[in-house]
Amino acid sequence: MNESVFKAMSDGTRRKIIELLKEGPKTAGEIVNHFSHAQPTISRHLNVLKNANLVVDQREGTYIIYRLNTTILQEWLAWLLEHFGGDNDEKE
Amino acid sequence: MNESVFKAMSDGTRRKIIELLKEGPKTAGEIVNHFSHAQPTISRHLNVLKNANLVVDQREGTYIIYRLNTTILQEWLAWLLEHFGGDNDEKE
DNA sequence: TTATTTATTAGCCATATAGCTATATAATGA
DNA sequence: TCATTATATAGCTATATGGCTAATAAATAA
Repeated sequence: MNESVFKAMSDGTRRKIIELLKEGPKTAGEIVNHFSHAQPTISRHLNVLKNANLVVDQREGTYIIYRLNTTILQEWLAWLLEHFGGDNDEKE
Repeated sequence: MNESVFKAMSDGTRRKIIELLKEGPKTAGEIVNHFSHAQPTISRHLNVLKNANLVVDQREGTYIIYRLNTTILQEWLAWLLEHFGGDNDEKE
């Protein structure tokens, strides 16, 4: 599993963005409106998520639409469960 | 879910330590031996994990034994599944 | 072409992180 | 008490992060 996914998911604002995008695709502006941060700040968070391949973007006229890459998110969760979940076979 | 857990889990060395401790408790020295980092470097990673309450330590003579706090780890995984797992109800 | 809207990029700052070496502490044994 | 072993802490450096404002780009409409 790519390190960039862990880094991307370690920030609260970005996790919130992921949760928003779980509802469905949104424009950059719509995402910005959910936060009290400056617009470029959110833009950069979106870029971090894009570099981790957790979201994809697509221009639609003047808008840029972001949508979740559910595949990566689910693969990440599966990786976590495989490595940290399950039996917890403690000795002593 | 505490932000410190996400930060703690976002580092590869610390995830490796967690995986080691899944096998069972280990002394700080045993943990150090699994890495090519300097001893104080690992000591500090252990401290980050301790602050996130992902591990607990216990002195045993000259040794300090670290063990996984499985509760926090499992709660973290449950939180992730609750927020990011499941249906992925995409619209359009 | 010019203005407007949407969004990114550049550039700055303050703080956090992860590595290191050197030093300190804690327990034990001679 | 002194030496040894195990581990933590202090203090440093370089890089990364996350916030901001100002400037740039891209699309559209007048």
